[in-house]
Amino acid sequence: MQTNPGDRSPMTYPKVTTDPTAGPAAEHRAVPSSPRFPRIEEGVLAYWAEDDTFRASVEQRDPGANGENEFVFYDGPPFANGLPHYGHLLTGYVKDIVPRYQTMRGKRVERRFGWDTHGLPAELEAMRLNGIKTTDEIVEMGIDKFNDACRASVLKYTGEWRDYVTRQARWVDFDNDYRTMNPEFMESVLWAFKGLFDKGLVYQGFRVLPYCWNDETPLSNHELRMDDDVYQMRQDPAVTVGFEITGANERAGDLVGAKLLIWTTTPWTLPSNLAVMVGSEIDYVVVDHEGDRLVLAEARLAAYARELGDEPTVTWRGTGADLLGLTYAPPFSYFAGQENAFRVVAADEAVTTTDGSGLVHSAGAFGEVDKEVTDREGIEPVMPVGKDGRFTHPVTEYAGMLVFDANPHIIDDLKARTGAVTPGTVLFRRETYDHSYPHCWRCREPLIYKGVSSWFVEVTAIKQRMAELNQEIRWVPEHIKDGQFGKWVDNARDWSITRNRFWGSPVPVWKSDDEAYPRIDVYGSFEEIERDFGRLPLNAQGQPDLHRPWIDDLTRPNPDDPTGKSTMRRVSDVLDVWFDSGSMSFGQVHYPFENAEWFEQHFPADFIVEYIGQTRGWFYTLHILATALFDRPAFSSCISHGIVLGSDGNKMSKSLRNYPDVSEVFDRDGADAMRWFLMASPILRGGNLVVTEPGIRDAVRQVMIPLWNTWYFFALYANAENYEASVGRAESLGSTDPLDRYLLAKTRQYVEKLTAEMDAYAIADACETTRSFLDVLTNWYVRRSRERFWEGRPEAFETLAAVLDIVCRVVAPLLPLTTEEIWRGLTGGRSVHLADWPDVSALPADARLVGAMDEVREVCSTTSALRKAARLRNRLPLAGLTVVVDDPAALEPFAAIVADELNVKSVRLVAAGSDEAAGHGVEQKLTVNARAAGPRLGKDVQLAIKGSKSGDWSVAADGTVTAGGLALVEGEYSLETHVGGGGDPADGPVTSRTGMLPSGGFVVLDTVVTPELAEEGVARDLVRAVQQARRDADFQVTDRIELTIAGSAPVLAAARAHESLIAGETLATSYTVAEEAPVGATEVVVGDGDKAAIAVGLA
RNA sequence: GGGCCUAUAGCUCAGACGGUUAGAGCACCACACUGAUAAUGUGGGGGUCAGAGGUUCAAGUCCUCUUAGGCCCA
Repeated sequence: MQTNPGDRSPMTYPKVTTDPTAGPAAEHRAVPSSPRFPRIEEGVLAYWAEDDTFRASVEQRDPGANGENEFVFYDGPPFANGLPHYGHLLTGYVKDIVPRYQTMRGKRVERRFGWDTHGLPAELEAMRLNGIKTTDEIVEMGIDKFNDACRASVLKYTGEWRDYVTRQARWVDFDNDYRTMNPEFMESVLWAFKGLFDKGLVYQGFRVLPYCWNDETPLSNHELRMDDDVYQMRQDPAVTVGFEITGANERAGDLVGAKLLIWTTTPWTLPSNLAVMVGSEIDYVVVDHEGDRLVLAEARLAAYARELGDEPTVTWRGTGADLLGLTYAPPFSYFAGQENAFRVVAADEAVTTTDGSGLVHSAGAFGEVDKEVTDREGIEPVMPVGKDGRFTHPVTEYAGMLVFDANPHIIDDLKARTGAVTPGTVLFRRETYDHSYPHCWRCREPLIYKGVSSWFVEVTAIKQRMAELNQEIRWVPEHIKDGQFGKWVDNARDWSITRNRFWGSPVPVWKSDDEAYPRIDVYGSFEEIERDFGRLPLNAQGQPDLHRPWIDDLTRPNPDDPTGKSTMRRVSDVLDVWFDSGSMSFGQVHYPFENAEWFEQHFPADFIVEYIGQTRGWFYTLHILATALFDRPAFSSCISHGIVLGSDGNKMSKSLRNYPDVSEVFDRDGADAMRWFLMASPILRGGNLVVTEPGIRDAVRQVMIPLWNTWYFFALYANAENYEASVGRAESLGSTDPLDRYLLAKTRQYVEKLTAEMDAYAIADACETTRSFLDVLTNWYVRRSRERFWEGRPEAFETLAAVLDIVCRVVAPLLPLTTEEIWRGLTGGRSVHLADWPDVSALPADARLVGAMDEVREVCSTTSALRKAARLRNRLPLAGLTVVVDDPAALEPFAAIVADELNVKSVRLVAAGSDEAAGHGVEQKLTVNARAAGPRLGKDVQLAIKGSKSGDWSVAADGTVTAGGLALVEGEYSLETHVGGGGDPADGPVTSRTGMLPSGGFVVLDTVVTPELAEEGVARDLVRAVQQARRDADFQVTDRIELTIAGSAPVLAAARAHESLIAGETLATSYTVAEEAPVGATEVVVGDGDKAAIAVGLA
């Protein structure tokens, strides 16, 4: 540093800072030109922690009467079985941005963190830690001890979560969090269950569900679609078995003794066979085979050519309908005599002829369709498989075997006709079959379909209403409403809500243990429980606790049993965790036991956000319970974002290391950079996102650095002038300078657009709008205004300060840490997040001004291209530029800006269509409108097009247009004014170049370089060289210097002729033009290769 | 296994109704500009529009098939 504090005024900006690198004391503080954003962020975070800014931001907003000034946000509870990943961070950023925005708009936005704590993942973790594998071992260990282990495991990562969430600058209340395992929350869950029960929407059933025999639990539909690995290829034995027909029907004639050929990939279900299903409209045949008559679908004959030959003898033809009612001998004798069983039944929805034999065996309890069919046919399903997936009584031959392990034994017995195989049953073919098969998302074991007892919410009864209420929800992106979510609701099935497990909210149902005296009691509160049982469920510490085993301890005599012998006992199931999270809206406030009035006012929530998969998870369960209990939607706006992918486009995977480490990104690029990267991406429009390090750094480069540099620029010159801007007062918006006026008008447009986008939850759009505004601010306004700041013009400081203030405030939700540091440095205020969203009605609304400036920028870029083409460097001044546009008057205020930007001595604005405009080599160009001419001319249109391009076209005196020898009619062509290039060298020296403007006008650049202009160009080069030398010498921008210039004759001439320009621009108080290069001079090349030497020193 | 979607520059994607030189951003190269900028401006290279057939005066766009990838459902 060359500064000497003694002879400088104390710096004004930054007024306050938390950046430890900015200097310890006020007089040494400076805005760093190349900030370390992560270090600044840590400073801001520490400041927030100390200042308690978050609490203040919530509490400074009045909730209003009945909380009508509150914006209600529901935080979807994560299950914290590991550290947060990008998906959590992404959702967290949105969960931060919307509440910050609404707070600035004046709303009170409470934000409570929530934890999803119950469920199988916690149980599995507890089992792993205790080295146990089965539910029997859990009971042996003691449910109380086991649940304590579950409780400990779900709280394990909460500290890390808090650290990550805090570091990402998400404001949320952790101290006042809700947990689904807290007694208050669970009491609300019980209330919800009872509410559904009382409305008749809960029933106990026997349903075939995907079932994990390893975890000993049925899985819900959501769990079956939990991830891509659920369905994996698996090889199973497939068998074709013949069942002997024992009873005829009228339509098929006498088929007794023939065999129904069925095909299955689950041989283990054959002992439980109860029926054979056919398609009533499918064609079937009976063919002879080695003395047997076999029934199968005609379309499947070819598939069995190996056994049957290419042209088997067909002795009967008919449809499935003809086969209905035939009876047969079951393949195994275990359930012989089962009522209504062992018949051919119709199941058109289930039977196809794409594989197998066209006949399907049905084991009611082991397939969803099977169950539907046996229910329809009045056949009681049988269940010879235990909860561990092993055979039980009466299937004694295979008892104790896992069903998959029993497959080969069953096949062997069928082949050998041993065991319980009935006479007449034949194994016709065995093969292996590769198919996509569901596996447990937790333990990855293959699932089976199995009938289990479960409680259900009758979603099918309310799905019509759910669909109606869905129409009231605003979805972002919009297509989710009638797409993924709407379709899911339309196809909703009843929701199995109970699990035969341990760690969860209890099913609050007590049943009589004697069927002779049936009774069911359902409880919806502690109070009701205490009333009937005389006490509350108490845990080992004596606290009220609804968890098992304490709740199971509550029993009482059955009031309906006059003998007094039977007892009311709780059903042992616990509720599905999705029932917990679906209860979050009321559970988090302990409704209806507390906050009833508040809840009524704040349901539905204004806003929720989660990833798209929650259309089947949390969004869905919230919607079910809201519809069933309140006949309202649970949320009015919902963002559902896409999935975060690793840098290789695949799912993020720890083992593949295909994504940047979260902590490293925080440390290197910062939380705001990651926030911007995620928020500006297509992921909020429903697309997926590939996380890459260059992408994150791009956010820094495109947005954070430009914003910061604008602030640095302001601070630099305001400090140099010791100028303090009056941010927030009306006079700060009063500048009459055209550029200032333009910026203020542009800012107004920007804020209006941004506000509309934020209101519509279009966060990615808001990022894009901001990015393009920052481009205008930094690469146009600041660049074009440098001189005025250099001159210390107050209105420039006022304008830039006012705009920086506004920009910081509106960008605050999108870059909360960076804007905080800038805004506080600019204003000295407590926090930008305590500020109000800016009211821009005081800013000029001037569309013509903004439009004119857009045209000015077009003029500049078109002319730059002309310079480039003519190889005329920008520092070489040119005599003049003529601009031909429709509305020259609108550009008039900016003529000086154009001249300065393009380094031309004069800018002439000419109206299009004037005589002068016509003199600039304007040509006409014919374009054939193929769309119009094509249908009339047919093939010939190609000739006309060719002619228009080659120049073979003309306009006759009467206006008739001919192209390629074909006359065109009005509308089939367009004649446009077109400006050619620089002219033909054969016509003499080129003196100008012409360029078209995208908006329709054109510019003509005078390209004649006179000796005077060349000399001034050299002088400008010298200025630039001196500036570079100053910078290389580490001088401050305000330092005065001693300057010596030497060099060739043209250099000396230019240096003498333009002394005042050079000395003035470079702050040289001593200026020497020398024949000989001084010692230590820097050699540079200027002009057209002239050598110069310059020496600088502090004055 | 069934249904839906996608395939365009090295990368990410635009390309209403078919209309004749297929665009943008990023990346790359050159030049320019630089008293805030790690920025910025101008120009350039880079495409058999997945492949094959077809309809049409005209196909990236419509039709058929093939291939590859994705999503949803079983």
